Amino acid sequence: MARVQRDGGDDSAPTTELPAVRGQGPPAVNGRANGRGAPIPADKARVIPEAAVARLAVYLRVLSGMAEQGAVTVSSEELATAAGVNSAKLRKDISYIGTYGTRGVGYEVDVLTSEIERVLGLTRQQKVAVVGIGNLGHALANYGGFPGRGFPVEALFDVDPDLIGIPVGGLPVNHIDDIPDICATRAIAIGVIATPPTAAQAVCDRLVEGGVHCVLNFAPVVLGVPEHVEVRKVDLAIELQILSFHVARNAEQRASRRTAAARASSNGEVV
Amino acid sequence: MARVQRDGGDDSAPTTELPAVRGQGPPAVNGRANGRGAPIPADKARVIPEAAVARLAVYLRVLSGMAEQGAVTVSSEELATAAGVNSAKLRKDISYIGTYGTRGVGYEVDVLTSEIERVLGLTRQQKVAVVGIGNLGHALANYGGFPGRGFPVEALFDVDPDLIGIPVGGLPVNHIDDIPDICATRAIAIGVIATPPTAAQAVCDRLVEGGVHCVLNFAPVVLGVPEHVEVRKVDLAIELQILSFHVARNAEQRASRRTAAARASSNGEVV
DNA sequence: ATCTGTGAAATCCTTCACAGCG
DNA sequence: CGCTGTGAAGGATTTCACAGAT
Repeated sequence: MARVQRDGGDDSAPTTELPAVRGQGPPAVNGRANGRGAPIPADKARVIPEAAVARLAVYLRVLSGMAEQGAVTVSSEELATAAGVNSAKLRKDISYIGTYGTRGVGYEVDVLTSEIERVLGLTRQQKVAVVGIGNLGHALANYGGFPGRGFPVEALFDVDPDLIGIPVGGLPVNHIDDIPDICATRAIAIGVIATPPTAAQAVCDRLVEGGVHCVLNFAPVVLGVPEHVEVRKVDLAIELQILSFHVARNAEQRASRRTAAARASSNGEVV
Repeated sequence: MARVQRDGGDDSAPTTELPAVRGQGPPAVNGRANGRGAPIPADKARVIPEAAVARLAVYLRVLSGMAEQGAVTVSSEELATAAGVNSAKLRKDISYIGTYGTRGVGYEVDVLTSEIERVLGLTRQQKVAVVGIGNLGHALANYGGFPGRGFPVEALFDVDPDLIGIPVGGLPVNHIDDIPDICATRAIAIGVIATPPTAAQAVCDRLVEGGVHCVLNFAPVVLGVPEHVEVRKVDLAIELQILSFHVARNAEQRASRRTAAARASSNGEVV
């Protein structure tokens, strides 16, 4: 693992530092809001746009599929197509993490894979706890080792007394009152909330109490958390509503196009 | 329902047209790629940024919670706080759909609710089909009427012969070969893919064949679709990996801060 | 000749800050 | 006086297009 040196070693930082993201701090109520008085030293480079991080994870998956099929190198064009983005964006995304390509050739699949894994912090295991063992929680718990290894589920919680002690996917369910203790002792890194919306905030508070810094929230509520805690939301209803918007928009578009076409002439295009 | 006229009717378009989103077309391989030769007429206004659409759905939920508690009006500040955004952004988002507030007062909860519902196309029902009745599919099917009504699940599909005919959440499971027929006859608007990744593309193709224009994809693959089809992705592994990135970044930050602190002096700050 | 890496331009989104209505 | 609606400024992200490496 431990890289010795950057390939096209251009600037400083020989250490194995991990990059930061930009635009992360809270909106900053007004004016300067950075602890010290300094005008933000920040190493300038070495920040990865939040949007790029999400895509790097996609590239990683595409790469693993390619590796399985025996690919050794891949061009930005191929990888981009497979990932559903354009190649300029892909190259820029990759450039945020270093320069691992060979001009005229492309990227080595395994090099790129391990570099993305390094940046995403996938070299160490992140322990996961799932709270709320209903339909969804069951589905999540049964993933066993979570998607693509690296995210072992190490604790389950629910309120329902009938569930406590029952093993789901090989792990016994604990009561949510034990969240702080168990998360702390098992060093849980990521809490997944799959409870009804009314319970979500209380559960979240206990996770934070137990030292969890990252939360994946499936409950349809906006969680309040201290600023060092990172929350990501997966919201089915909102996804459907966004799709609904597009249905409506398209229907409208088609309708007005039809009107326009009818006005212009009776043309038998198929489109 | 049918609005008679915009409140602060400033520009044209007295019809009940629905807005479009910006930046929607595919990346366009290179150069001009819009069907006709026109330099994109586009009505200029009346486009809602994609990012705003997602937030409007959030506001909608927060509003319904407020309505339940008997609130009649709400200020941009209150609504914004409850939705976890800042008030300027909220006001701008709302301004994309019209001007429904009262200066010095705020917004009427029910007016705003129904206007957002209108824009999101929630006034008509969007029929949903769920494909892949495994753990996740079960969870989805059992939502019964999908989140917040408006999205009735009207068809279920799987390959497993043991499942065909079995009712799940009140609906019998059909074979995936019947997707095109059934989706067409039942006028399914949205297809939800909860299959293993290997099956996802084939399922998606059949949904499209059945006239489905919107797909919500839970399978960890990038789907290829004709350009009139809208796909949204919910990807557990990627969400976890993004969180993992933040864990790694924070750990790194803490480490370097510790180093810096140690270097500067043995200071007993808490932070 | 090909394909990466990247400044610079273009586009999209957010935040500021204030005019103006009630 | 309070609060919305919105130009304009400021950031962030995407795309262009080309210099430079192999």
